[in-house]
Amino acid sequence: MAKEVTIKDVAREAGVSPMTVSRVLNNRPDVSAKTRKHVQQVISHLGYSPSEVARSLSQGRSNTLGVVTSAIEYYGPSRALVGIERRANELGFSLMVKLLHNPLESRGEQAFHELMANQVAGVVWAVAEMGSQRQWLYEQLSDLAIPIVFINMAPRLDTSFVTVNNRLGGRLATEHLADQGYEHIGIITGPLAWWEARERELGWREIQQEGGRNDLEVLKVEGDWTAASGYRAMLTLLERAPHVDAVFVCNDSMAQGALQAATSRGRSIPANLAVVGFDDIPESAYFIPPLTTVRQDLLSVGRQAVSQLHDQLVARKNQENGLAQATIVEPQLIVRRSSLKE
Amino acid sequence: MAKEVTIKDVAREAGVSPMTVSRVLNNRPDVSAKTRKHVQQVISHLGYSPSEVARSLSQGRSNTLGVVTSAIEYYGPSRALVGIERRANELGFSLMVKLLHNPLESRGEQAFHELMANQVAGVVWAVAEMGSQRQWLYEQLSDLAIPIVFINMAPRLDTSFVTVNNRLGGRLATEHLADQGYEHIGIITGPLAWWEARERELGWREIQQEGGRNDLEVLKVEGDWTAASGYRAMLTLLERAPHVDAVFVCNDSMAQGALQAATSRGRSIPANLAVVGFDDIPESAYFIPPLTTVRQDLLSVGRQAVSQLHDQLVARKNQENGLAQATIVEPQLIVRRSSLKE
DNA sequence: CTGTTAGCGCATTCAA
DNA sequence: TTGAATGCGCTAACAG
Repeated sequence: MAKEVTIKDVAREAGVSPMTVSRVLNNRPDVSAKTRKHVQQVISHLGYSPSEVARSLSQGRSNTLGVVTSAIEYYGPSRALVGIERRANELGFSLMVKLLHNPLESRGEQAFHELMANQVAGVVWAVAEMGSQRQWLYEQLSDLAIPIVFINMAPRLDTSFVTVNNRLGGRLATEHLADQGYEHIGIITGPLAWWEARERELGWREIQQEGGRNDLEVLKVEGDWTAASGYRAMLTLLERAPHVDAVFVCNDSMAQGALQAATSRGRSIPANLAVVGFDDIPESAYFIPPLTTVRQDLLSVGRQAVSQLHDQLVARKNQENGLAQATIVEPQLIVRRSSLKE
Repeated sequence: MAKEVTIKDVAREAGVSPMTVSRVLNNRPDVSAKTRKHVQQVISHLGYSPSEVARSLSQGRSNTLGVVTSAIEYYGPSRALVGIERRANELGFSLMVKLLHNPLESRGEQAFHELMANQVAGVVWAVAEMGSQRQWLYEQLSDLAIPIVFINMAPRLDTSFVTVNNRLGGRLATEHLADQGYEHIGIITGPLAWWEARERELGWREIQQEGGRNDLEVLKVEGDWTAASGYRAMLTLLERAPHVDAVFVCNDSMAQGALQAATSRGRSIPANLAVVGFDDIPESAYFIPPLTTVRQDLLSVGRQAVSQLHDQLVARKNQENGLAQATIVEPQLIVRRSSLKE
């Protein structure tokens, strides 16, 4: 419970002014090597570490980044958060995290302001894009004091973002099925309010149309990302379109439910029904049968977002105007047994 | 990019002193209703929100809680984090989150100091207990300036903690199998360096011994929580102890791998092998077959941890000495088809 | 009930 | 290369 050591204590002990200690702390060049070394010794001897709070106040900017995200109990979002934290840690940033229970709720705005009140240096916005619920954010984007990077949202030219090419993912999955000769490829989509879900569906639709398929609506059922919804959706699909011979399920959790549903209806996978998922969660290789799926590297997405934030911060410090950067991460098809024609 | 509104701006605009504004902000009683109302109007008119940083500096304490955790890509830890965030949000706290990539690594100490440098009001330590790697923490525990609550670690009398009764969970799972007449109940454990893993194993062992079973070692294989390890462990177990007729797999991910392995070796579940998992991840109801498992309410655990932290903070403010609190959350057996004798 | 003074710990600006 | 003065935005302690 001993009182915290401050810069003054170090200064007194080292026989210099607080200012000199500050210079050493910030690796300023204008300190003699000798003084620097001495001060450093005193610092480690006293176990001093500077108050980030005082530093933030006097600089008007902290070493903390804000993160707004949601649904971290799912594999994807949690991986992105891990990527964000790792890169932030490498760059010396701490993280203040806000979780939205529901991407639509207006707490997003409140969360954002709380981050601002804490002087965060920048923000990573990793909440699923749904409709136009973020209009308020876009509106103030241009005269925002801090940089912000968006993850997995509909790209906008004037913003920095990192996103997975979900449309390509949908194409890869569907093309893989079409190439093997499957003729009636159904889809179990994510909640279509989500931009990501719509993009994956679009990929499926494009391949179908390029192959001259019509009458797609009967082959499409909407889920909500959960295994339970995948189960129900598969039952619906089998009933509505018994001729379906392959299904692209838009995430692995739903695919798990879908596999159980299909199996329970006497469809053996892949003999009587091919299935492809999306995400490549670690468990998907152990589904029965092992699941063909689309891998997206969300860890990289998170890391990249923080790197971009850092770039913008550096640019601003140098008075340059950090242009909006965009990164698009390509997904990759992982072929396992669930989709293979025997 | 307009300059931020400060308390002075509000004071000037309202024709009062900054101190009065401060009183209104903090809901102090000693302000006339009329002044209060007027100041509040000016505040919302100017869109003022106080700087948390300045507040933290002047009070020597922030409205931020620190969280140190790891492995949030797994269901359990991420649920706990969600619980922590929700309760923190309810109580008006922000969260600074540090993730350890590996519970053993020493970055834990660094992370802790970073939190201290940011003046966090308290810390939730939610890193899996492994060996004695946290000796340094325990040593300074007594004269720590801030309260700390531990999640899912070996209880200590002098610390506040919230933990799931993992041993009971192991007992419930094993007892359920024994009650149905299974005679050779194997176990696939988590990594035994983890306290939680050892506790679950202990529950299994106790029931076995109470039932007069010996020769347990041949029935026990260690995994690492992943589906891949569950797969391998099940193969090992079936080879080493072909007489095994039931298995307690210590988490659901491993159970998924184990199901696939057993199925691939011609064991039909549950007819030729009963399986019980642990966690009740949402997908487990959609395994093939649906998985009997032990549900642990990690959301509550997280919430409770923050509540305890809050209690300690209040106690300290009132000069009371906040006694260490302990909460033990009881797990619950969820019976599904994978364990039912037909 | 309200205002004044002072200081939290650090970094910026200017002077030496 | 170093130091002194000043202020970041807020609140505790005291005065009125």
